[in-house]
Amino acid sequence: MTKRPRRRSKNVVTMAEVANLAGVSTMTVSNVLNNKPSVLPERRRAVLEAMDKLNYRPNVAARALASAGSIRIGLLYRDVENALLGAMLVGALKASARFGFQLIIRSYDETKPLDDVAAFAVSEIDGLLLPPPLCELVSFSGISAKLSIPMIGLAPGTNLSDIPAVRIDDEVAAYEVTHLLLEKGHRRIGFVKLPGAMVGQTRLAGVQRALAEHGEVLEERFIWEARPIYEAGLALADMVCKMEERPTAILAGSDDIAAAFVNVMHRCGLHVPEDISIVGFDDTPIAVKIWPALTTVRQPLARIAEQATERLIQMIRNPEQYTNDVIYIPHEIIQRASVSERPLQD
Amino acid sequence: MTKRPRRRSKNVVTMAEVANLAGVSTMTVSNVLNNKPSVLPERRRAVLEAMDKLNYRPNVAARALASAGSIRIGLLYRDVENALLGAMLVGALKASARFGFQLIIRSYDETKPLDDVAAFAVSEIDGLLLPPPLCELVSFSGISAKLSIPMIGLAPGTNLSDIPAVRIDDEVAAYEVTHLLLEKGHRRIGFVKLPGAMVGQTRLAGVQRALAEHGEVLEERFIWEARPIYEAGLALADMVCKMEERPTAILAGSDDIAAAFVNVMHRCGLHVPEDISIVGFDDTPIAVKIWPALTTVRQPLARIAEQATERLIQMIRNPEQYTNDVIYIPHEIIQRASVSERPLQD
DNA sequence: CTGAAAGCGCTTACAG
DNA sequence: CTGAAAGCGCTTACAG
Repeated sequence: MTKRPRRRSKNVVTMAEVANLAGVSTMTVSNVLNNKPSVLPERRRAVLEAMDKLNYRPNVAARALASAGSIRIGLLYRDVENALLGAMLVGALKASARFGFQLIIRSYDETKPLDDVAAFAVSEIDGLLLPPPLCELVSFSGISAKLSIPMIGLAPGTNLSDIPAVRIDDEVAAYEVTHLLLEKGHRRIGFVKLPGAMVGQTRLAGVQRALAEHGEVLEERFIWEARPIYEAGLALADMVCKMEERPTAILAGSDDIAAAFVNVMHRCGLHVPEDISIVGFDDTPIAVKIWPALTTVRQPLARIAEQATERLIQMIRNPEQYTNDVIYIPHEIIQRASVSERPLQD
Repeated sequence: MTKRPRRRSKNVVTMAEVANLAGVSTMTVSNVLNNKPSVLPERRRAVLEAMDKLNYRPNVAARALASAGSIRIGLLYRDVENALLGAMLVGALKASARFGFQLIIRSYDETKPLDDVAAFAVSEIDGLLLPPPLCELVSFSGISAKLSIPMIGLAPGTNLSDIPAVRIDDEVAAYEVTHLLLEKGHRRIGFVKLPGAMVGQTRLAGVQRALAEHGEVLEERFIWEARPIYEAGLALADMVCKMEERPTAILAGSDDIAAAFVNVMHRCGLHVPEDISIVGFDDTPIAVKIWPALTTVRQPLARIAEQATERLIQMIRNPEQYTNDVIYIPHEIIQRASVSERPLQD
């Protein structure tokens, strides 16, 4: 009669139940969960199995309360409209839920990104996820050393000197796509660099490597620059449309730029891909909402974010063994209708 | 020597200190904090004063843990590519972080959405956020009563009979947009219903109400149906293009459908908006990535998700006073170039 | 390497 | 109306 029933909302699986099933103490479960190296491999396996079987999810509130800290991962985003934000959040959320961390998000002001990063870093969080182009901005500004929390870059266009990152290999992606174009017979290729972002340089190197293998070069006059937004693409495409001699294929820096090219080329009286082939980058939704649909490079952003979050959690837990490495995630070349089988004969 | 020092991260003010200063028990502080009516006015004042003096902030983690562990909110999504997912996650994340709840996400299989909802609901979560079209599917299937957790619909196209919801008023939005068209002189208006989704019916009512006020009617032959995706829009637009007599303005059911219309109308030799005006719905990114940019209706999804999450948390905490109400969030008519100043003179 | 015990800051259920 | 006690699910610090 001394027991007091307590409302228990649900069949929530607790650490005790996992411990029970695995035949260990809750301490050991906790150690496994926190990746403490001291646990014997066989026990660890048993615990992980039990967690899996029971579909165990750590209770963030309890963890936060008990550990008095280190449970918050921050993610800064610029804009809710961003087509890639959903995928990044999904990945980050999965990894943080798995480890019982809480994901805290905040938008930043494009006119003072670094200030916002600094303010966010000092006040409320234990680790920071940096999407592009923030990761590059932070890295180039050199403020990362002053920010005293671990951070990691998501899909930067190049390796960062002072911040670890998870990314696709842009150089290889550009190389492969260029190779595809060469195989289809294209020789005169146009390339759109992205300003500021290092991706421009990295991809450019890949394009040049592929061309060099075929004894070709990328002509200076076919290297342009545009911000990766539709409007900038429109302006550039307009200019290209008026050129006397054009490339037979164009590697746009983003799907938005590519979509703008497709649009302008039509208005210009050119057929895509018969007269000119267009390649995008990112495989965002617009890639299949225009005609012809874009051949493009897909970055698996959800996976990138998930891996980056896992890595960040490791860094938060073991600050000493924090190395500045890069994790590569495989990209995918998506072939659709915007690249012709053969180039225009000139 | 029996005391064990415990790391205490900061100079956090606890409830005990407030209770101490106010000369009451922690229980009373808690009661004041939770607005329990039973506390005597003078004590309440003393407690509030102490809280203020010490700058007391309740610890959300402790509160979540103590209040019986109801801390998980689930969100089901179909696809990482969804342009609206980012906004929904941002809103849901903000509200859940504020109350110390955890957001758990999971993707569902389009071929068996109801099974996935049921499985998710029974196993791991305390409340469920239902984005469209899931909220409508769940409501129409009638399974909500069997699912024993609170849930709420995000931006359904109509009020749901058995599930509370946060949404814009589609009828009014459709009314306002139609009104806009009427003001610009349009009389022959085409309308695209979305199949399955109730939005079709609800918006149709708004369109008809506006037309009726001008003594006009929506002609049967100008009411079509299409799924809210680009491809379906293409097929429908093709059909419309071949009609002998066309409306001067079309209310597409989504931006994707509208974008498809714009595309096909061009190929059809018609100018948008001079020959035909097109109105989208949702204000997704594609709205400004085509030419002309779409006049459309914006649903503030981040705000909708945030409000819905707050409401859901209330429902989880007070299951008894759970009413099936609807919270309306203001929408916004975004005027861009796809609607002409005046209709074609026929 | 492992686990029994204490404690994180709050709320619930109860007795007064 | 009020408060002493138990408990939420986890981690820390310690002893074995």
